[in-house]
Amino acid sequence: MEYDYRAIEKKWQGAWKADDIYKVENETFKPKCYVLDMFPYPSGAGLHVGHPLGYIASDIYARYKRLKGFNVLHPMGYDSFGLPAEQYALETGQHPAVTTQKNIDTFRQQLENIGFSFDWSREVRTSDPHYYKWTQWIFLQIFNSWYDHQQKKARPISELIDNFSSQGNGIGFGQKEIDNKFTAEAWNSFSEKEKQDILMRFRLAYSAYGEVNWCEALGTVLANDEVINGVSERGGHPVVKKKMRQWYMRITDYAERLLLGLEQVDFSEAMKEMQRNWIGRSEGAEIDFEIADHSKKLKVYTTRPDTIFGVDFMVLAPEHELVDHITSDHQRKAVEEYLDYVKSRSDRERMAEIKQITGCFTGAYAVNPFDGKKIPIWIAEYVLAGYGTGAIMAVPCGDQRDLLFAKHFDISITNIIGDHYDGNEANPTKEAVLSNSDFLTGVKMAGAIGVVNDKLEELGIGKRKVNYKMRDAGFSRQRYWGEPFPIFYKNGMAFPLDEADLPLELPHVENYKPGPDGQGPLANINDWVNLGEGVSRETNTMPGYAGSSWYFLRYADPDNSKEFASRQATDYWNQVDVYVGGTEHAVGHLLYSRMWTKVLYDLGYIGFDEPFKKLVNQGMIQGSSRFLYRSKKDNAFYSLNKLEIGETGEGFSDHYSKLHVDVSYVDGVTLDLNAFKKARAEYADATFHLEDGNYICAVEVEKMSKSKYNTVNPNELIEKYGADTFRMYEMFLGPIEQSKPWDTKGIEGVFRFLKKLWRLFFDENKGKIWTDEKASNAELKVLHRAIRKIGDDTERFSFNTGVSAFMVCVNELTELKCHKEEVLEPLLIMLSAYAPHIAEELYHQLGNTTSVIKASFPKADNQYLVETEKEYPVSINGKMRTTLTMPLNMTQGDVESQVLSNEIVKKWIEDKPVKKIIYVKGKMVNIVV
RNA sequence: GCCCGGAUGGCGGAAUUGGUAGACGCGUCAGACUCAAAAUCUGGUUACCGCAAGGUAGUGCAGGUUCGAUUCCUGUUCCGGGCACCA
Repeated sequence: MEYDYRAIEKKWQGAWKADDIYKVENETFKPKCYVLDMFPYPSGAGLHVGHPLGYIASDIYARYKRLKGFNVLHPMGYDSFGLPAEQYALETGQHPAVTTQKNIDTFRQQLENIGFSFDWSREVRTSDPHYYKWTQWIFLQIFNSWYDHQQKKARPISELIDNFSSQGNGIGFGQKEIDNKFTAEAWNSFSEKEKQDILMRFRLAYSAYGEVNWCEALGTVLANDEVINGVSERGGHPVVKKKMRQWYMRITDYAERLLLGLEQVDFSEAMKEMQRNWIGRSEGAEIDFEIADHSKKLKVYTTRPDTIFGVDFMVLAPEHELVDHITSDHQRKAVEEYLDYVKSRSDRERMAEIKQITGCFTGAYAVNPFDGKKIPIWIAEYVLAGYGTGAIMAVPCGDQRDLLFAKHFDISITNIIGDHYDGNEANPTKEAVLSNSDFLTGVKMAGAIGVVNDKLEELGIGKRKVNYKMRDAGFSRQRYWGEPFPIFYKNGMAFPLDEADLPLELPHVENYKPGPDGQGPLANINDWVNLGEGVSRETNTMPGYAGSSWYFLRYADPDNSKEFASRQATDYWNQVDVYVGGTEHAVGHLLYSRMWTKVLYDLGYIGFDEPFKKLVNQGMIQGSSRFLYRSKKDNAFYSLNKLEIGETGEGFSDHYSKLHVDVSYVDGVTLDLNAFKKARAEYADATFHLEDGNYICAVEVEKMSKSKYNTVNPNELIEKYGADTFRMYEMFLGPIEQSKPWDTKGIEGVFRFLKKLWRLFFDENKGKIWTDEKASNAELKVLHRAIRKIGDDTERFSFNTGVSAFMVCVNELTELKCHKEEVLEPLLIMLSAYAPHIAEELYHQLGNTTSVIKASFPKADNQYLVETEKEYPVSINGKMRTTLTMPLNMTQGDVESQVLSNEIVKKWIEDKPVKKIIYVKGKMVNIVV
């Protein structure tokens, strides 16, 4: 009987499905474990070998935990709203729901081939009205909340209204400061519109008129993390700043908690660092400077108040509100010209020409509060309106940008750090002792920061301030294929839809073209938008991250029609114990979902405020591309070492073109000429310049993609080797978190391992060869070592060494000719986490009638692991010399007598005095002479 | 520029706490079986010297701590990832 993986896998996949074996109940008597994959966007492209890597890892872990007695939630779903389906709809007129469904079907079929243990009865789709009803509902909860900075939590907006109407917006309540103060009487006399406008400044989901990242090609705005180097993340289209009314998530209010929460979760240090950088916390001070001959003050933000006597000029962002007010008549023309110039420049140009120094003097002067020095006020685009106060105090000797600016515009430079400044390069040190600094002269900078801060606060002209780089997240998209906002407008005010009217379903549209004035397609449907009597709907839709910010909660209770999930269900399943996915969501999805979780926690809907306890980032599987060189003169291909001009040589690209060749035509680096010639007629009669009879291709590691002809399809590998081999090989490639190029070569080794395992059970001639005889100690020792190693490795996500441990175990059993059921059955149970099909088949062959999936992970028994005697390596001065058999539980004295009686050691030591004998953790004896 | 990772045979990688570096797999070499091939099995495979036993060197590079360092410390080079006018 041969290892017929095709029949086995088909048989068991069918049986498992028929038995609903992966269906999981919200039980409470077993300990729970929640193992989650980042759900995919169902694109039409199909899977390549890189996609299932994380799914296989999480599946192994989920199966392992099940064997360990946990009630494991391991669901899968689809992030099915999004741009590609809509763009496809624009081109073909096909409804996005149709293409999405088709893609999901393909996706599901490919996943099932691999034998995952998902509980499909809990599948969620963000584009399903039963799901997005609750996305809309949560949006309304966020809309109806504000952030209390005293209690550091979200609270219902109604409590803020109560406070306003009883006490105004005085201090003492945790609302943040806004510039217009009002009393309770004033509040009560405000018009509805005035009240709503004020409340909008507190809501955690709010609409505001602001600069957004507008992408003309995509016809929509993008969140900050969706813009990379001034172009869109998706498609690489140019992005410009545009003023529009938009919805936002007030994620900045959660900046502090998002930062602190990182301490409690088990994410990689790199991931935490990325989030910290994105949040960008900095400690500093806001300082008010008087402006000569003006009543208004200039507020700047600095992290280095200690350098206040080194301030040689001020810089405002061109958009700063004071610019118009303070510009002198003499400078007005120059300033206006400069502002026109700034407006004409796109973000992209600004970034490309980052070194270019531009700016303009306003003609106004600020006054140093300590020594009364007059400081010229400039405007320049290197100061950003959106950060701090949009104005800085420039200290050329300590900040390189300020220095370059000062030199470019010939502003005199004050040196306050003595030798630390060399006149060429600014030095941002905190170690220097201050000079030219009035009362700070002679004080070390690091200490001076506190001194200045105290003085500023004492004089009431400044205060300590923490700033964050992170901005509020844009939440509107001018698209069709997303969640409609449950919002309508009346008299210019936004109102929430009644909960009973949810879900607000996407209406059908004739086409998917954008609406007028940069609005989304929904704006074209008059009937839907206009509700009569001046009431109209919001025509934007929510961004992709809306549905993905809470889906992990829905899996706990996916069919609930009364709540997004019952409190009982979310209390039971609680946090995701292990979340597996790529690093690309570091600052997007992971921050948004952390924020939503915190809001829901604050409002009392769930009992935890970090969604993911542990995060595992699987590395990217890169493609290994192969290239051919074709002469540009004639139809001739040159093998890598037959090129007449080397790749780096002059005129190379005039002589040759370098073409991607489909990796399926290449074995290693050798081109399969026959297959290649057959592929296209133009190749059939080409000439080939070979080396040693072969065509050798060039190799490069690139991203895996169809256009580079370097994709490898899992279905083909499964067809050739089976799903179990495929699963184990993907894990065997290397550490799960590491990126690595795909190489199919080694898969044979894993395939051989499974065939070898099979032969422990079946012999070609004799058939069944296992027996129920008692296993020898040697055999049990092999088994129990494997149990411990595989258990440990699986627990800590070290699946590559886990696979190796199986190989070692089977090799050793083969050597021992061990066919004992007593040993083989526990091995199969462990293997079922990695290679479920073959494990299930052999488990049944052994006579079991229940599924191996429901078995228990074996326990390692110490009596087979602990030896009473052990071979110790003995070294002299750290150099390995010999081994010595000694009892395991020996004391230091035993070591000495044993060691000294050893003939080989005696010879080595000769007459030298023994200074020390070191006995190390049962592993080694070292003699120091 | 700043912040994180990483560097180990021909290749992917292992070494869980400072304790026999190179597990496991690929590739390769030799052998067995076979008319032959495939499949399978056995053995070798870090380099150098040696028939062998064995010896010497060896985890990017230069130092240090230690009886002992892939592991800890200092400096340095290269590679990968992230951020990038954030005051």
